[in-house]
Amino acid sequence: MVSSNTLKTGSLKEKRREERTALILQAAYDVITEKGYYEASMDEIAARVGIAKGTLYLHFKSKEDLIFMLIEQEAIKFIALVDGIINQEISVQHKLEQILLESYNSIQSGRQFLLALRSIGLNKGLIKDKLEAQASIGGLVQRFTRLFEDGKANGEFDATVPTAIMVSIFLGLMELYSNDQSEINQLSPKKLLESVSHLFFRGLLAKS
Amino acid sequence: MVSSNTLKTGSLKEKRREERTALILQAAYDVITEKGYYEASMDEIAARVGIAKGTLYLHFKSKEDLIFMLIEQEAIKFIALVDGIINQEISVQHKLEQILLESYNSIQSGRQFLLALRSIGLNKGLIKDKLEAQASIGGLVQRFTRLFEDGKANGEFDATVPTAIMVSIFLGLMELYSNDQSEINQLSPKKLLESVSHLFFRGLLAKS
Amino acid sequence: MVSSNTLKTGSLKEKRREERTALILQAAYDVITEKGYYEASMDEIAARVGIAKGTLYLHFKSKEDLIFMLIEQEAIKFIALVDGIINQEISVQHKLEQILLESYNSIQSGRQFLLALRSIGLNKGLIKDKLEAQASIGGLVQRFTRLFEDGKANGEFDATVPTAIMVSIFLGLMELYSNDQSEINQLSPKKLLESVSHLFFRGLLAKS
Amino acid sequence: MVSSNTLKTGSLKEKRREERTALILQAAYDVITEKGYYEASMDEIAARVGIAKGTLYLHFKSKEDLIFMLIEQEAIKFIALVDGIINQEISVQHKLEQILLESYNSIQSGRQFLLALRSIGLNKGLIKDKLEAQASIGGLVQRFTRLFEDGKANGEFDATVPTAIMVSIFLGLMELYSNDQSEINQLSPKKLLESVSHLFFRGLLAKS
DNA sequence: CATGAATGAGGCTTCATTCAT
DNA sequence: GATGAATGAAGCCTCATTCAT
Repeated sequence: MVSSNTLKTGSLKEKRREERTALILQAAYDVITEKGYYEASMDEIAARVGIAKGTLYLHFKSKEDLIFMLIEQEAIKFIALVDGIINQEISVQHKLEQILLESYNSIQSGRQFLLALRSIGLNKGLIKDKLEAQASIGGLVQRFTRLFEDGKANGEFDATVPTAIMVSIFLGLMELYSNDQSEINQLSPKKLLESVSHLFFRGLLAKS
Repeated sequence: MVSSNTLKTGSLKEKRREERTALILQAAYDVITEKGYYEASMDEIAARVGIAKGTLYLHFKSKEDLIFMLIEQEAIKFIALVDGIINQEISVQHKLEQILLESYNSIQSGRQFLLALRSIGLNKGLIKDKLEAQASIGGLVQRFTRLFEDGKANGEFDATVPTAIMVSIFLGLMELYSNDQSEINQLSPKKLLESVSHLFFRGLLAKS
Repeated sequence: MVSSNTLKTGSLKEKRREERTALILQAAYDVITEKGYYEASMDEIAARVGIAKGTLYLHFKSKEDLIFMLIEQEAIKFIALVDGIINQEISVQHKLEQILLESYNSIQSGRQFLLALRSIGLNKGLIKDKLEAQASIGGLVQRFTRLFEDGKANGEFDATVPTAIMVSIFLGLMELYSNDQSEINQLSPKKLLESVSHLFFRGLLAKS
Repeated sequence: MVSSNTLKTGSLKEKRREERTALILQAAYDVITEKGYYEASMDEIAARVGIAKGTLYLHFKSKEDLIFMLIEQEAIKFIALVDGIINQEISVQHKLEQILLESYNSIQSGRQFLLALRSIGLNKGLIKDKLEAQASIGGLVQRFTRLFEDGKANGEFDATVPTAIMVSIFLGLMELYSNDQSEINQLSPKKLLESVSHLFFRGLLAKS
């Protein structure tokens, strides 16, 4: 009984802690998305969670740490999603389209963080030296690289275009929504995908 | 006498003032490009120009003002270049290719600022509320919009794709170089253009 | 029943409590000796004992309280040792020498706290207002004072020198080891005592 | 005229700056002497000078830097004084006595900082790693070492006592006043010196 | 009693901006 | 105009202490 109780208490505490961590990450996500990294203050993040400033530091050892955890978490989520798509038995083109669609969906629902990284204003130092060293980000680029190479190998894609360029452009396409300009934000993810996919795979030129 | 003197002095001063302003903008450009907006300090900008910090405020009323002037200036330069290209008697596709090439050239020579905006870390507030209200940026988007519409009208481009999407993707393509990832930074602008153009106009799919 | 139970439990608890208190004091001693008062954190002390931080406050009502208890304890231990020496039937000089030797021995074995007080970084406010009010410290000074006066009275010591000065210098001699400077830390306690004693009792001057 | 004016202005500014720096050092000296290093806040130091917190950082790049500059300054002053004494044509004993006297004088006038170092509560890390690396402190110990060796060489001092011990004890004697205990603070420097000197050079023992 | 998560005052430091010279 | 010393708001972070469990 006691041990069961103890066990339960342990789990409870752990659970509460994780919930708290999640709340902080969510609040950080919100503030950073709204204001960018530099103008997001630890004070405001704490206030938005409804906890004291010091409590943040029970979960993350610095502001930098917080954002990297946040990125990590989002990256992991997204990678899981990507892996689900990659493992389907469909054409590479179809896989890429699904990835774009998921991307647009999550951006629209306010849950796309990873690929909007540039828009949160991380400075070059941070983004280059540490961020890209993170396994998760590298893992994503790696997956895309492999996808495009598969596509080339199986004859789907034009093998004359360097894979790195394909990847770069693809990453850009994933972020389209987050460029808060223009009317495209009013399109549904599906509609957007349709056009983007068309452009990406068949090109801009009219068919003669 | 006095008035003539004043006038002459005025012109001289005005000239010197403008030179000074240009020097500041150049220094600001350099520092911000290196470190991003938030980590660029007025101190360092002043030091790099070789003037006192206070002097900056005789030319720009705030750090924000400085960066908007900078963006404005770069935008105007770039628009002039774009206009030169637009007015040529060539196909729209060719115009767009030239714009991309110029873009890659200027990025590589360290003189592409405007479109690397996201990479300097301006926060959303700044970028949305003020930046896009700037005539110059709007002017650029406007020109691109017109170009794509011309292309559609004259049958070059696929008319089923919304122009806004074309513009967004095109803006993304212009920034490719500044995403300091990957190997693409080692390609020459011309090589890069070749592939990008191929993708953009003809699509990724292999020709059957 | 209840009361008897309570009583028995009380004794046991009391014993455990005292053991716990001693463990805390030991840990505090270690940490403070290593890092000084201000850089010793309650966290680390608790961690070193293996208890929760909050538990410290069941034994001491504040960090200040903890250090004063610690000083008190060490002072009492040292006084006991001093009393043992004082009560021997030997010359005052010999008593003082033994005290110095014990002092050096305990410093070297890492168990000299009291007289290295200055080296742990207690600020003046703390040290003056509260510390010296402590009975134990006063007791020590008192004992030394009496020793020197005894020495004067029985003709061993030069009666023209004020006792307070003798005491002050003697306290300084006791701390020699803790001044982490110089080579003297490599001398054995006995060797050190030899020279110190020579200087203190016979002076620096060469005998003519 | 203009150049002379410019020059004067330059000197004036430099002068004002140095005055300001001196004021800060004085205030820091006071606060640190009163409260110790750890409880002296930059805020209070600034307030006592009557300047803004940020201004401190125009003169010292950190709190640590401030205290080391302070120590350095005091050490240099004291060394100059010591050198003046050393270069006189008197016995080593007399030189040491003068040094002690100056020490007591300056302690009493509230301007003895250097040798009361331990009493300001610098933690071990700071004091050992950086402080003793300072040329000035080392210079002082060096000078004392040489003095005692001179004394041994010329037959004044007992050559059987290790010089390092002599130096250590001598440093202790210099600090006597700052141990705010006891009645000895009420003695005049001269009176104090008399007894200390007697003890140090002739020893505690009564002459038979 | 024991715990340790939570608190929040307070410390250090930076930097855009101002203003007397 | 030019200067750069001075300002002070604001940010990040630590840590002694409390308190609900």
